[in-house]
Amino acid sequence: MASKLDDRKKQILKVVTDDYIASGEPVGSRTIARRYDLGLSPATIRNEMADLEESGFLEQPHTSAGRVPSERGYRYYVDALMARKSLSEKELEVIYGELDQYHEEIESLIHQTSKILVQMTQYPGLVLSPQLQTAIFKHIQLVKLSKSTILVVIVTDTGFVENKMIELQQEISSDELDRLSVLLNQRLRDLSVRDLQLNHFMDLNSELVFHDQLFNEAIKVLIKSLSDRNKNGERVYIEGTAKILEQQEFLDLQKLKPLMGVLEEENRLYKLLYKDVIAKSKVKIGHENEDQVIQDCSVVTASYEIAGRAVGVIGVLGPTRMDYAKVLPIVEGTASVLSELLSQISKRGKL
Amino acid sequence: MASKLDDRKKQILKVVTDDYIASGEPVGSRTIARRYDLGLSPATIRNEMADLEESGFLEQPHTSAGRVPSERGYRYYVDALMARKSLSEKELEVIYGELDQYHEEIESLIHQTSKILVQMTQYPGLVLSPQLQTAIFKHIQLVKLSKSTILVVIVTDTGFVENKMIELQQEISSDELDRLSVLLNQRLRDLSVRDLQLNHFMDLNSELVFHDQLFNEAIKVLIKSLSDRNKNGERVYIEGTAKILEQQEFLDLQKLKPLMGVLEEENRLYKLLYKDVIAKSKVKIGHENEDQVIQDCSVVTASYEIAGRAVGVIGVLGPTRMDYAKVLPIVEGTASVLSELLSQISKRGKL
DNA sequence: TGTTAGCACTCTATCTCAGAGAGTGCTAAC
DNA sequence: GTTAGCACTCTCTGAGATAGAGTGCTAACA
Repeated sequence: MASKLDDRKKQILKVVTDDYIASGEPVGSRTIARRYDLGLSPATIRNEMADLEESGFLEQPHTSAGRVPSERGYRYYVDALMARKSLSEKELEVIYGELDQYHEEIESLIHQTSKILVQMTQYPGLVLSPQLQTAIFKHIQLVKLSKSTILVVIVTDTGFVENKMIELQQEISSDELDRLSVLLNQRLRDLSVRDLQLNHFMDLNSELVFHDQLFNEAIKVLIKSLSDRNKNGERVYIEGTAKILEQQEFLDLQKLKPLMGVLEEENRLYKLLYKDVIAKSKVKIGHENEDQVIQDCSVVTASYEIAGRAVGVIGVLGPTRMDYAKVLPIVEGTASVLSELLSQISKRGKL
Repeated sequence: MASKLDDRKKQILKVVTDDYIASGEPVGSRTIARRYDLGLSPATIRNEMADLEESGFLEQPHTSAGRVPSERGYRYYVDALMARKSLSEKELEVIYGELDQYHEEIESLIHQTSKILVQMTQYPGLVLSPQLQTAIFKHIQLVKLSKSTILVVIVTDTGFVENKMIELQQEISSDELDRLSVLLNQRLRDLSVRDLQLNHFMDLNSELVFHDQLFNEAIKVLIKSLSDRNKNGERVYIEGTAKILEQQEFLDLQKLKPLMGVLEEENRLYKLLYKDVIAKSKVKIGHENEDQVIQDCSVVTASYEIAGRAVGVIGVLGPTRMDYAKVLPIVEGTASVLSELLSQISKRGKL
């Protein structure tokens, strides 16, 4: 299996892939000779295609059908062959305009982002919300709701507001609560949630001048509630699942069902995406995906940032026969616009 | 079209409907005679069925097929024929147990509710979140985040916590903010959001002892932000959309596509449900639904309450050939469990 | 008068089979 | 190294033909 391809083979592989992505039909030597002006006869192309199949870049659905790119073929196409371009300023403006309407609230902003991905790519769109783990405490406020119920409001630098009601055994006075708020604010500010280990709190606790049993309890409950939070803070938003019905590869209900199942399981979608927070942008083709069920799909992702720190991922999911050349710039462009908007929000709230 | 049916006709309509719901196949006279011990020959049953078709309770897919209930038939079945039972104490316990794990947070509670509906009915499950409109202010807290950004936290008696960041032109001091908080708390407590009209705020405003220009602005921004909120406060949670793929009536992609589309549009789902907040429990069959696309579906809903006040709706959506006898008690039972849990949460936070 | 058996008829679903179409691999010529 | 020609393979489609299910109608029966 030689991985070195001469120029003509590259050209043919590119043309086959382009054509297959556009048409969905296996492409034959004759079609290529007619449709693309390569100056080659069908017979020559046939020979080259046989070679490409030999080296694993193309496949034949059955003996007398045309050729189709293999996963390896797609990989090579994405890495080396396809036209790579970025969105134009104007296109970015449009996305910006669409999203800017929702800058009031981070959750709708993210929601809207997935909708835009769907609209522009015609594939289901995914957004992994900013990870609480990497977020940095900015403000914590304790509000007394009733004798023993207090509301904890945490604001992070990523603009997220988290609420949690917690219950104490004893009553705590508003004054005490305020003092606790102040103390926690001083101590936690600029810590990331990741840093927030039990021992940080322990430190805090031991430093308390007026530590009494009540405070101990309050802090213990708080720790517990926050570490609960960590587990489930990140959400995956998905929109446009209905779009996969448009894909001819999923006309078959037997294939469709498990896929639809996955798209409903936030957990699995999370696993699909969370590793890509660190990757700038990534295309995962077929078996490169860990989840068995989507091994005839591809996932195109790009991470987005807040103030220069990668915090989340957006992406789309489609069949391996995905229009990578169209989708990749859209995903990347949308991620960059989202980054900009989130950074603005973050800055807005800076002290 | 006589609506009066004699007992034998009722019995046959019931048996036909039961059988069709269970099998999905049009049921013929012979099948009934064999499968159910009515003491009637196929020929007699044929005659009765012809009558039932005449009066619009049954339909024939084509001449030489068995009979199928018409929408009118289903309606009669649901109203008068089907076995009506409630969930047993034990079944309610199970639901309670499942949901109680999530009582910490109202949103996950509601989310989980829709999952339970899916699991128990095998149809997509819907939950319309408690309506902010009918909620009652319990606490409002203004937190200063930066010079001009303040975070507004509103807690309602339904246990919901709403956050909104607002931006002022001028800086406001923490002290002033606290005074405003106190004032708003006094004035708004026990008002429903619905009551919150502009004039309430205007009253508030004119009563201010220390009204200065800054307060005016703060209040104006607050009004705006709250009325924005009202529009989008209610959310519809849907789970288990993949379940409709299991329904043989949607094997046809042409039928499936528009339906999947609807299930993704929160707006349309909202319209589907919001009227049922006042109805205790309801079955809407086929064309009884307003949305054209789901006119070959049925929706079974039940409203849930917080402290005796109906605030939201849960339900499932399935083909008109839905197992009403099984689904209705599940939906009603789940709604009652949810009501109980929400009321507990609400009580917990009472001052 | 209501019920039932018998029978011809209708409609659908499924299976088979042949032919068309597309594309390949191989061979031989350029 | 490239190309034309050709036999071969495989799929897809449509046309019958057939089996099966169920009906409606008629006539007989209690």
